[in-house]
Amino acid sequence: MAPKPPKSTAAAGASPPSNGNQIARMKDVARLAGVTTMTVSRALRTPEKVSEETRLKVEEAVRRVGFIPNYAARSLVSQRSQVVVALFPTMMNSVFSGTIEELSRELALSGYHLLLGGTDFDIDQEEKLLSGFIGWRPAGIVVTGSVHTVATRHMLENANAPVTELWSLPKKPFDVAVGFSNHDATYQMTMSLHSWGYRRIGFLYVDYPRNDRAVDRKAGYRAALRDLGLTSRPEMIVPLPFEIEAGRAGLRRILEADPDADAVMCGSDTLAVGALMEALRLGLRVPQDIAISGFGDVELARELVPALTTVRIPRAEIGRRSAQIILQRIAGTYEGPSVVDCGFSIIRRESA
Amino acid sequence: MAPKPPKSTAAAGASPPSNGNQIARMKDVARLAGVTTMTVSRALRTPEKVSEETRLKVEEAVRRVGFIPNYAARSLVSQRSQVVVALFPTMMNSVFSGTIEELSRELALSGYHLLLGGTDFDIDQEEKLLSGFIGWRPAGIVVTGSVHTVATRHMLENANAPVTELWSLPKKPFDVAVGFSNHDATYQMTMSLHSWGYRRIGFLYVDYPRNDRAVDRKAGYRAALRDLGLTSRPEMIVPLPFEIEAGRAGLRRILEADPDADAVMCGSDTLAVGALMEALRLGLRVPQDIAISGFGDVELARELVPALTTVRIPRAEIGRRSAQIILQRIAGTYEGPSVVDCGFSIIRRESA
DNA sequence: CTGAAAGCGCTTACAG
DNA sequence: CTGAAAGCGCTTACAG
Repeated sequence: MAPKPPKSTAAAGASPPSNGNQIARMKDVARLAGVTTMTVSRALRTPEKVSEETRLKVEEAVRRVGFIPNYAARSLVSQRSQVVVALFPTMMNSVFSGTIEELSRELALSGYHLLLGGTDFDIDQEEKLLSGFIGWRPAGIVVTGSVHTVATRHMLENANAPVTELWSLPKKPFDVAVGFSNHDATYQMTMSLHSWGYRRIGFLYVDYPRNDRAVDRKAGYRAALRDLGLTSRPEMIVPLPFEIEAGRAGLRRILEADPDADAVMCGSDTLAVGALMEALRLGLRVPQDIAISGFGDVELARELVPALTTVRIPRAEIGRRSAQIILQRIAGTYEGPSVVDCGFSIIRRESA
Repeated sequence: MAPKPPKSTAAAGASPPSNGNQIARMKDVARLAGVTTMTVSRALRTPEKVSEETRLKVEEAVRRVGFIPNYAARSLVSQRSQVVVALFPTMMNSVFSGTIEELSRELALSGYHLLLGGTDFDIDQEEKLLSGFIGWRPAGIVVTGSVHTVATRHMLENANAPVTELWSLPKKPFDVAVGFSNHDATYQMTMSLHSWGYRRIGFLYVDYPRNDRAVDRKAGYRAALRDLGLTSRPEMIVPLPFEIEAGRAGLRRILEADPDADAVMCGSDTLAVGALMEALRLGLRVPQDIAISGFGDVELARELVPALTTVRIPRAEIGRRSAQIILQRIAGTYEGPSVVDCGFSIIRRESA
């Protein structure tokens, strides 16, 4: 690896833009085709409004110079950008990336590009990211959850763009919300565990300040215990960071709090993987000695040995619906509800 | 969930932009502060060139109207955008997301935003995505691997922006490459497995057409067997898609090809997780009955039971270095080599 | 079906 | 330290 000098930024010939600048502009295409820029613009955007002959000349010229329109100029003059901003707690985890991929795919079909940000579960970070992105004058904005800072709400109000809030079902959505009931999901999983014979159920969940999903999931667990006539001990409810490792520590915490615990419900598959692995390390049989359930149903959940019992979230559907709603709101054709419940389901596998 | 009509896109008051448009422009700030737009621009970008008094007036006005500059206008006039395009095979897998996060973080510190695309390991898809993104006139471009279509190379040449190719060490990098030797990594892992006593080693790898990493990893495996005086049977080299499930099928294929196989080296942690789980399902002890190794060292690798022996790739470092090189190339200050080797290491854990 | 004019919201020289 | 002028690369009315 000889430290040879880096190549110059300047393109090495090959392109024939008529001016000093390397990148072809619409003007260059127009000159080559012997028409004006409006005609080029029309040939590209509304080819049916241009004669066959002109269209062919323009297409040939576009090909010759490798012309791709400048989006900055386009959004400036047309007063609408092709950008949709999407903010998720993290892009790293499979649970969100399934939604992101669908969102991105669906928006791309209509020519919109996704500007992604990871908030690390921090609404101050969300505010910071949004203020950085808002300068793109996004055509739509996607955020996770329904709790935001005052400044974030101000920016969302003034952005003049449709907003979707994902992953929960707020009472008062900012604009349109697409999600599922976090409360009902943990409520039903707790009930399911009970119906399968488990009685001493601990709860591990991902906790960050001002996180509505965490609050709802914890409330669902508590409500179920109450309805079952069981008392919920605070030590059996363990807030944790969003890491596999944390799930391992969480399992130990539960076993310390109650050596006879027979089930650990996790508010995230990530924690469940950690809890499951720690159980195996401790020589416990799952589910005979301790049952474990997750939340999310990521690809890994069904592949583990034992396979993970979990809450299935329609991740792809949330992304797709969110994209469709954004597009329809831009077009002014959305007629659906302001809260879209995509539901969830309890998936029983081997671990409980 | 009553299907109530969606709220109007128009912001509900609260913002005082002087015209019909809801979003404040620099002109609105200028009027409020009693100066011209250039002074506002200067107060924002080069505050030291403006009087204390003016600066305070402008800052107050900016706050009052919630002004955020329009990036489209800014990039159009300054002839440089704040966008960096990055194309990865997939954004879903932890192996890439570690790099993406670092890249994003490092670029954000300098005010650049990342426009991300997932190519699904398909260089035609890469071409399509790039042609969609190039209209943003990116200030830098990051791609994975060193094999691209002719049209992609043309676009990269004419983009007038620094380009980094990640994840391999090409002989002739397009501009600057940041990666590691895929060949040497599988070569050394094969050698390591041999030194630990394994003799009948199969190889599972992620294969997509025209993928340089796959070719190099396979070549490394073959070279090691040759140097060890072992023959490599074609049935022991199994190309697979990039899924956990595929790793399970792969393990079975190896055991069919050689019932006495004692190790399976995987060209990806994703495949290794599948192979490991399938081995456990079949009642095999890992590593006593069959050893398994991965590639990537994702978070999950060290948490599994048994913990996964694997090749550690400096994922975050690749992202960081790549961002730094892009920034230095933009500034014209990069002096490093055109191929940056970030290395790798063999991590021995329980599975081999 | 095609073009001349105006302008989107900023920043970059250049004056003063 | 501040401003008048020009213009980035397109698209949107409006003529013809």
